[in-house]
Amino acid sequence: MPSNVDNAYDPSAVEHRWQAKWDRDGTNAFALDELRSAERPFFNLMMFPYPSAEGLHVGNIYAFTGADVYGRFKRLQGYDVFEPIGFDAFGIHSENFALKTGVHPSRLIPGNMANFRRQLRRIGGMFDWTHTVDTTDPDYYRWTQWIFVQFLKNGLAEKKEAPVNWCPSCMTVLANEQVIVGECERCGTAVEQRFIHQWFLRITDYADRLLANLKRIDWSDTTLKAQYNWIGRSVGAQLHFPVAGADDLSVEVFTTRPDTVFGATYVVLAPEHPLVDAVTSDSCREAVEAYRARTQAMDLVARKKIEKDKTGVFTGGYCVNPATGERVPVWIADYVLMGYGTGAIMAVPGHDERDFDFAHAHGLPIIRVIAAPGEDASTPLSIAYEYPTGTLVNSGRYDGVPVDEAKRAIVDELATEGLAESRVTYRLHDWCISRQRYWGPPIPVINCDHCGAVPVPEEDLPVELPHVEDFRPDQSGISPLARVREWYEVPCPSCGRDAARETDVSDVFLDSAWYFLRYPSTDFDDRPFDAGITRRWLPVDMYIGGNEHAVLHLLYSRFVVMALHDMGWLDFEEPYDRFRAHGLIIREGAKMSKSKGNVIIPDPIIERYGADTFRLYLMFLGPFVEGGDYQDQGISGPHGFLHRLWESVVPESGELATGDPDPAVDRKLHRTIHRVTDQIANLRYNTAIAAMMEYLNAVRAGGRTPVRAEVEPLVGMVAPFAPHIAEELWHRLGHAGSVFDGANWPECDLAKCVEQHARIAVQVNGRVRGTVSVPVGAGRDEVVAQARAEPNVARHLEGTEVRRIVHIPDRLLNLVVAQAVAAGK
RNA sequence: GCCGGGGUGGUGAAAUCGGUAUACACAGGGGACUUAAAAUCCCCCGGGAGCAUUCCCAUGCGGGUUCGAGUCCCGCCCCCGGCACCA
Repeated sequence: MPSNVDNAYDPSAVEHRWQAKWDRDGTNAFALDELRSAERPFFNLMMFPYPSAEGLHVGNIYAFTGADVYGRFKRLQGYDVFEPIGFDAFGIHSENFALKTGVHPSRLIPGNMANFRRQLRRIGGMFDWTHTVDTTDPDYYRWTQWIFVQFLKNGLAEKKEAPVNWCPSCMTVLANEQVIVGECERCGTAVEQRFIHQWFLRITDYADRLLANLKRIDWSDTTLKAQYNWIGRSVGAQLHFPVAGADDLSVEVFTTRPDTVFGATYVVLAPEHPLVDAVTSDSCREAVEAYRARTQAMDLVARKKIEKDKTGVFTGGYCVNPATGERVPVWIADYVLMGYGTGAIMAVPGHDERDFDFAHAHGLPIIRVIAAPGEDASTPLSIAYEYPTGTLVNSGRYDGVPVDEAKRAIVDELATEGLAESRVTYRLHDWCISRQRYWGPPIPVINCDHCGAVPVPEEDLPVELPHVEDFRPDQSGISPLARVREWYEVPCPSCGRDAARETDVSDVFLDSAWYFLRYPSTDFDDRPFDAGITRRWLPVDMYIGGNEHAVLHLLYSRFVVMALHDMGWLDFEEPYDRFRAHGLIIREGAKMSKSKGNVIIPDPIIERYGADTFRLYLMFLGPFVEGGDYQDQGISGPHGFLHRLWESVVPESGELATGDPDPAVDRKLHRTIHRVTDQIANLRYNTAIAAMMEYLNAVRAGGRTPVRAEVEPLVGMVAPFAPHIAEELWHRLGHAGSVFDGANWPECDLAKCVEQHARIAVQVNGRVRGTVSVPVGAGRDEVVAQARAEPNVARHLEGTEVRRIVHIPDRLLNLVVAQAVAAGK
């Protein structure tokens, strides 16, 4: 016999009861045989978090809730939804925090993870806690290392000396992606250049495929665009500019505009370019050296700040323009970057804004070689003409040839003389994975004087990260592991002689490039991913995460999967069929930040309103892919909705009535099911919730008491957003199991969605003058007759002649009339 | 500079195969119930005029197409992201 207390909605009690039950019953967990045999597998993935000491922030909760809503929705529709979560706990983030607080990361991380687990349970995520990953667990990073070894064996990993971004504050090398306009992404310190031997993964080998596949994956447009731009394919040619007076030397330039080569009046090398020494004349050497020193000392930030001034110095050397045969001076300038193309350009000041500015600043000749319609060879150039249209002028036998044709013809002709070839260049660089840090998986390589870089044999993996109490990096650029002699001194696996382990660790993005492959296979400790299970569950069906990883994580994981596919380990080459980037949450119109002190602390809100209300409110704020504005008072809306839902299903006085639903309410119900189903599928959660609110309002309108058939389907629809209350109400409706077991998503009966009558807006000359109610599907004449009978419509038709009738069935009638000239005047 | 996304009530936001602009919710006002409070329920709530039927104006600004434009086209302004000397 239920007491009054039992009949009041107590979110905290309900939520704890069901969370405990889910754990006890394994509601969300897959046993190995279930993973092997699931009939309608659906892999619902969300980006695993870095377990910070602060705990889950509202941004995490927003993202996870949005992903969880989708997963629960698919499950209610009868899919076997696998929804794992894990921890991305290696990396600079953890390490810097540990350095700041003085607590070793190996002691810090477990507590953080425990706290995250508690919070993730508390918000009611449908997580399979029997299949989680922790990237710092040797049982996980053993396979991260294994992947590196596969890359090495397949020629996709190589060590090379390269200019790298060095952060003097974090004392480490950064990937290009971690440098934000010349500053360290983490600490904002200006980045310097250093030359170090690094391990690179050859992602540029896959640039074309990574680009081509973008056409056939279902991802957010913004994310696709970001990847497209990041890969940055440009088609052009490599032209050879022989060095005057040195037959064997030639400056290679890359250009997308070979048609402008007749206008190339000088050549510019990046200051770091290897040919600078060779072309520099003795008289210019001092100035060149000074400029190079200045460039090197100048960090990238300073280099960008003076973007207007084009500085540079003449080397004293000359090249031969391959098209004109004339000598052109060779300069060095910092506006030419060593990291792109060949690190050298042919400067065409007439048709490139940067070259134009530089030529002006240094008195170099500017020649027009392209004429737009209405221009000719002598039309003055007040600015560079950069458009890729027009015809050639001042270009010898190519005069009058259109740009497109000239591009091909000139390259073809120069190619026959060995002075050019077509070429495609990418903005994308190979992926440097070496980190001179401590908190990461050691790169599994042993360096031997006789055998070179030897991969650690797979049976010896993992190469465990030794415990080092003082892991502070130092200025030497050598990893802290290089101070642990007893760890790195090992015999060469190949020849047995004394050798040394690689002392760099790998980039955190390698950890996260394959974690989704591991989730369903965590039951196996003898393989990274089981073939059969992987075939069943991957690729990921739906991936939801932040667009801040649009190019980093998402591109690297695509690359890793593509490479593993080519090696025969996987039978698919794209990891995520669908990806959706969620929006960001702001608060009261302002960005949240610790310094402003306006960060939302989730725990007290959950304490007060419950996780269901919090989830519902977050999803109600705005379209999930666009984010929303969290206004503190707004939460009472969704909170009241759940209360009313509870009271409608668990009436304070007596039992929930049975019997047939009211026909009008039933129509509304089926229309609501239709809308909600469609809107959740498209991640338009805010309007789905609004539709449910609207329906509940209709159910309770005028204080009416609903019957069971009117509210039971609503319990199913609200379940993705508010799973705990849904379980409780489902249970109280007399069902034995979880609402999430057994495809309980309500069915929409389309026949019931149809209304009997339509309200039609009646316009006269496009302005609404009244509405009429007609049977659905009523013909034009019938509608017109009714409309004319409407007093206000009739008034506006008075003294006029209807010239035209526009009838949109069941929606609108527009009577177009001639202006009434008779009346008045 | 380039590439995205967006400007709609007091506020968060609905409505984009062109067809009754402002759904849903917050805030605000009024009322019912109640000893009271909470909860619940009902009514009002873009601006202006009017007792009212009703009329005019309004989706960042200016034009255009159309019977009809928040939605399409042209030209601007502003805000938020991302990229940025990429040859």
